[in-house]
Formats: sequence, C-alpha cells, structure tokens
Amino acid sequence: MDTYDAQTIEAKWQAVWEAEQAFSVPNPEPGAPRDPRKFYMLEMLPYPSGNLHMGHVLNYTLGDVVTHFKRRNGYQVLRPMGYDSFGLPAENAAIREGGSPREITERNIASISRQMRRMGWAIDWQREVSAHEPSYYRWTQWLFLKFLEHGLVYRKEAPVNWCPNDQTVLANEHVVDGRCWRCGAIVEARDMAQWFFKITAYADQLLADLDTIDWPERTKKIQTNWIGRSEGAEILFRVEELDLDIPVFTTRPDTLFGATFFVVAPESPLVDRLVEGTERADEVRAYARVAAARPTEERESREKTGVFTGRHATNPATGEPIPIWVADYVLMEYGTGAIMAVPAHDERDREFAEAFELPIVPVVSDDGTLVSSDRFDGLPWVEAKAAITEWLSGRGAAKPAVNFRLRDWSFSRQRYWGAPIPVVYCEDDGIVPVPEDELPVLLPEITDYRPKGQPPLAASEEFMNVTCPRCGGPARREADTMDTFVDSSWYFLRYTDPHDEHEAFARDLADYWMPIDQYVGGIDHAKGHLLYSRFFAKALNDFGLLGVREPFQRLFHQGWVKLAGKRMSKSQGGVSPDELVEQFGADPIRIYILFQGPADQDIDWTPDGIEATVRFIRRLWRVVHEAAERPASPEGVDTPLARKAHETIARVTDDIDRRFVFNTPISAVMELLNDLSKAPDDPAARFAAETAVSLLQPYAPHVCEELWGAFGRERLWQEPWPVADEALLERTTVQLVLQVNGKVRDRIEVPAGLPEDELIARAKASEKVQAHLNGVEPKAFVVPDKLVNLVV
RNA sequence: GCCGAAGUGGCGGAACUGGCAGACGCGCCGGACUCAAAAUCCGGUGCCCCUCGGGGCGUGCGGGUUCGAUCCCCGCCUUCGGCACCA
Repeated sequence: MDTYDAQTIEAKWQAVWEAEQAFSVPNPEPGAPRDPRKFYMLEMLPYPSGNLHMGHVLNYTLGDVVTHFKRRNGYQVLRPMGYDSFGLPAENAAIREGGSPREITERNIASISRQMRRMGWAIDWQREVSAHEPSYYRWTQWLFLKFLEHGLVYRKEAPVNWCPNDQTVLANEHVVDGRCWRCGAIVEARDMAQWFFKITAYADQLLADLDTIDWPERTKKIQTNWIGRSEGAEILFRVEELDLDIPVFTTRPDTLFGATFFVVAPESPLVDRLVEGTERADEVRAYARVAAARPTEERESREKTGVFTGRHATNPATGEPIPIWVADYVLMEYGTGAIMAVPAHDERDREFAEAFELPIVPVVSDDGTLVSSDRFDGLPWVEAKAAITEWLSGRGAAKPAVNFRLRDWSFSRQRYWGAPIPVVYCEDDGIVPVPEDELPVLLPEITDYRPKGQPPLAASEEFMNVTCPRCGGPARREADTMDTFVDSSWYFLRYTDPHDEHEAFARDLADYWMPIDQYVGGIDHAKGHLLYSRFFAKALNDFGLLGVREPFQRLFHQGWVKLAGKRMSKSQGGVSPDELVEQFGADPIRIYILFQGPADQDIDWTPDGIEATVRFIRRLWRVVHEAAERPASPEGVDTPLARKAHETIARVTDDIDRRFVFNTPISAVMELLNDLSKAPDDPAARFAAETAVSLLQPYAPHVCEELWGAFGRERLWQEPWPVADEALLERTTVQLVLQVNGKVRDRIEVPAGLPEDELIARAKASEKVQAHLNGVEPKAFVVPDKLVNLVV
C-alpha cells in the first residue's frame, strides 16, 4: 500500500468528476411531474474577490456535506454556483490600480473558480452564472421592467442616504450605526431623485409569511424588527382657523385625553401651511430649515429643540385647543410626520413638555385604568384603546391603523459597475422604459470610473444620447446603475434555467426546483438580501412568473471564522485556504473546519490541529488498508465492532439529517476507527472499515474515494448511504447506574428490559450501594435500562 | 433603554427529551521503538484530599422547583447580536 498523498489523490478524483460532470443534474423533460425527491441545496453566492477565505471554506464545505448526503440518500440534488460579480470593490480597484472592473472581475472569477474546484466541492458547474454578464443582467433589466409595469418600481425625489466616500446612495438596510456598511464613512442625508422598489407594499406579507418558513428564530426576529409593524389608530386633529384636518398615527389612542400639545416634523409640508402669513412665519421657517438640515447624529442626541407655530389644533376627545409646535424629534418618514404629544405617558413628549413648560396631564393611573378621561374613567387602558378609537370613528375623527417601520428599497447607484437601469428620459414623454426587445442595455466600456458629482455613465455621450422609443425624439439614458442586491434577489431562479436566451427562467423549471430546500449563508444578510429575495418571490408570484411566494424554505447560518476576534473577509490576508490546501490538501482542511465546533457558532481561527486532521486521515488510511486485507465480513455479523459500526451509522445519519450538526459525525467516525484499531481481528473489521470510509465520504470525498478502491469497489459518490441494522442497535445488556441520594455509587451490567422491581433488587444488592444506605429502607426512583436512584 | 442569543477542563467542544458531566480532538505527562530525534504506537490527564479502599467539590454568580438540574423557573453578572426620538 502507498502512503497517503493528498495532492495526487485529490488531483486524480477531481479530474474524474470534472470529466464526468459527476455533480451535474439535468433539468426535467417539459411537463414532467415534480420529483418528490428533488432537493435544491444552495449557499449564498460569493462576491468574486481574488481569493477564497476560510468563511467560504466553512460555508461551502458544509453545503457539500449536505449535498453528498442527500445525493447518496436518493435525492436529485441541484447545487449550483455563481458570482455576485457587479459591485464597488472591483470598480474601486480599477480606479486605484488601473485596468477595468470587467478585467479585474473576470480575472478574479477565474481565480476563485479554480480554488473552488481545488476544494473538490460537488457543484453543478454547468449552471454557473455571473451577474455582470450581459446574458444575466439582460434579465435583471427585464425584471426591473416587470416591476415598473406593475407599479412596484418608482422614481422619486426623497431624502436618501449618501455615502460621501463611495459617492453613491445606500439602501437603509446598508447603513449600519449611521455608517456605510462597506467603507465605514459617516452617511449623509441628501435629497435626490432616486429609484425605489415598493417593498413596503409587501410589509404585511413579509411579516406574516415568516410563520410559514423554517428559519432560525433570531433571523425572523431581525426581519420582524426591521419591518416594525405597529398597531394603533389614525386620529384627526382639526385646525379650525385653517379648516384643516391633520392626521396623526398613535399606538396609544387610550391616552388621547392626555394629549396636551401637537408636534409637526420640520420637513413636513404642513409647516408652511400652518405659519403662512403669520408673524411667526420667519422664525418657524428658520427653525425648520436648520433642523431639517441637521446631521442625523446630531438630531439623535436627545436634546429637545422646537418652536411654537402660534396655531392650535383641537383635541378631538376633550374639544380643547392645544398648541402646535414644530420639533425635530418628530420624524417625517414615520407615520404622518405629525404627532399628538402625551407628556404624561411618553418619555420624549415629557422631556419636550418639561423643556418648554407645557402642561402634563396623567390619564392612566398606576393600576392601569383611565382617569381624567370623561366617560372612559375606570376602563383598563388596554380596553380603552379600541373603545376610544371606536367612539371617535363614529364622528369620523379616527380609524384603526397599522404602521410599518420598513421603508421602500432605494436601489439606484451613482456608480459604474452595475446593471444599467433600462429607462430613458424624453422631454415630451418623461420616463420611458426601454422596450424588452432592445435589452440588454449594455454597460459601455469607459475608461474613467471616478465618480465626479455625477455617475460615471453620465460622461459617456455615446451611451447617454438615444432616441425616445415612444416618440423618436431626443432622449437621455438613465445614468444610474442598479444595486447589486437586485442581481442577487433572483439568481437562484436563473440557476434553474441558466442558458435560456428567451426568458429570465422558464416558469415550469423554476417551479420544478423551487423553493430552495436548504439555504446556507451569513446572518449579516438577514435584513438585506434575505428580505429583498422574499419580496422578489412574492412580486414574481403576483406577476404570474413564479409558483412560490417564499424562496428559501429552510435557512441555516454558518458562524463567522474569526481571526483575532475579527470576522474574516476577502479584504483580510493572513489565512489563505489556497496555501493551506497546497500544504495539507483539501480533505484535511474540509474536515478541520467542520470539526472545530457547531457550524452555526463562530470559530476563532487557529491552524493548530490541522496536522491532527492529517494524522487522523493517515491513521484511517493505514487501518483501512489493513482491514481491506481481511475477508469480507459475513452479512449480519454480530460482534461488538459490528454493533459499534451500526451505531455510528445511526449517529452520523441523525446528526446530518435531523440535527444538522457537522462536528459530531467526525467524532463518531473517530470513535469507530479507535475501536477498529483495537480489534483488528474482529470478523466485522472489514465492515467497520468500509463503514468508516463511507460515512466520512461527504467530508473527505477524495481520500474516501481512494480508500473505497482498496476494497475493490468504486464510485463511492454514487453508493447508497449506509443504513443501520435496527436489530444490531438493540442492546442485550445495559449498564445500570446506581445512585444513592442522587450520587453515583456503582455501575452494574444487567440484561436489558428487566422490570423495575428486579432493577431495584439488584441495586440494593450492590455492596457499594449498601455502604451508603446505612441499613435504612430507601425510596426508589427507576429509569428502566438506565438508572436506579435510592433515596434515604 | 427595549428585544434576543450565549457562558461547561489548560484549549476547541460533547452530553439530542430532567437521569453517569467532560465523548472526540488539541495540548500536556509517562512509556515502547530509535545511537538519537522526528514520525508512529501504548497508557494517563476536571480540581482538591487520601490511610490508594475511596472521599469531597465542580457546567458564569445567587436563589428555587425536583428523588435527581449544564438542561426548567426567578434574580443578577459578562459577552455577542438586533432595534432605538418609530409616536
């Protein structure tokens, strides 16, 4: 037998898999019924920086174990791969180092693709897609047009998040603690005309349908918080002098009798109407202008500022006039941009009232019932919410209302390396969509990618100047490009029909494979990609293009691989999987990264112990070759080693399939190997060795394939997953734990299935137990076949 | 501030449904092989005490429920994450 040589073995089997396209799965014939054993396995696609990092290795190895496991259990597994290849890093690299984003991206794809193949992952490479290729973004543009057609895309002048460093607008989802998620620069508020997806139209469904999917609770919680549904009432406050009814949203209509003043956001168009022609107009407008322009951070410092407008509104409950103020603690984006202030029961209103000496009237007593609320006095506040809303609705002054925190998704970017937005601006016809048959709107090759106050595309006259598809007159193209999160909101659908030149994807193919049965990726995408994709699925379903309303049936988040406490990412050097693979081989790295701990927990990277994994494989190699010299184990052989092997099959299967844990199966195989090496003469030795190799195959497919050959067998990747023999899992004798007062005093071997009396009798017979009973007659607690606790 | 998750040997972790805490691996200690070392193999390894039979303590801290708690309940500490002037 040769010694274990990772490089040779891995090259050999990777060539075989490549030549056979061993992990490609064909699409069904048209009209074929859906195979109940179809399994769509997907990990989030990588951004193609030049190199894999250990986080990728964990993510895709985990997916690989599931892929092999499901394949060998008879599933038809779709497991594709692609590249999220538009985006800022390549563009910034081009600016910094020269070259074009396209060259850089394509070089990176070639590199990362080679590294992925070198890891031996079981991917259907025939379905590879890249977001930056016209054959892909043509359909991203087409989908944009569908959304536009259905009124789910619009362009609007609005305050948006501007990253001064990256020179582009950001979605709310990508502002983290007031900073750009990518570069960390402090984000500024700017009024700009931008393109939005109307994701808020689906707020209710995005929330409600969380109940229908098998996702981690914490992820559902993040989305729930982000969507931020509040139930309450919309109440009208009348400004008699102006014959104006101003609506406010409140979650506490029960406190209406305590509303002693009224506040309008500085950005609100109401400000002008309220003060127009009054002597306070200048002062109020000046405040509003300054307040609206204050940077977000400063605005969030809770120092209350504001100014009285001189106007009054009527509290519809009390009929009393209350003063209307303008203050920046009221946000234009939420609710109606105006509030009723109840200083007795709202902390912010209280601070404001104290600062400006406004009246504070408590209307809910300590026991939770209403006071100073006229006919509602004594009513519990929870009941009063509906009662007061109903009372006012009789007069047309209120109605039940729901409000969401979620904002529409701003997705236009003022940068180059993205899919052009397929519309033109015509002087006569306004915004005109590019006709479908003129797609794709190709991203032109330019040489200067630097943003200079306008998007780089705006400088390309050739690109910008077009004729209006509607009137034939002169028109200008949209110069903004799409957020890369648009690309990744539908890539999983393209995989089902990756080469289609006539449509984004055939509905029957998407419906055949969707939903994704198991999705794996980082929790950092909880409120971004994972929310956008859900929105896309629902919208496409409404357009009649897709059968499902939820794209990801089951979701798992792998933990972070950290280096000195920091998340590893493409931007960090330090640990290169490429070098590790060269030094140790792919199999040891694959086993090592999964053996570190539960895959959903963070890992502090240390290379200590990779050698141990190599040692484990060498030991497996040696023990298996020794066992392969022995005669085949008789069918159904019943020895301790045979039982251990069946027990290992049961454990590994349950761990991967039901528990979705990937570290303990490795331990289980190690235990089996330990037992095997201690009992090389056991008649089940060969069976135990075959079992160990077979069970480890999803983790270390190359060396296991090679070792399978030592048994004179081949194509382990196609071999059915082993099944444990139930009869051999049952124990004839069991170890009975004997406790006195809850402390273990003895362990004895007894036949399985003894009745409780007999177990108690045997427990009392133990000398070690008697020594602690002191002759007292104990009370007994029995767990059959496991434990007897005697209490004195 | 509100909401959520986690905390187990020197280290990574195991213990799945309230029933033997520490599987498996790293590290460390001892032994075999060797002129020697590496590699490999064998044995030991939670802490403390011990008359070598064993005994006590132990899963962040303090309480509780239970015959029995790493697991359930209450309070606290620490770390991490989400939301945050959201009416």
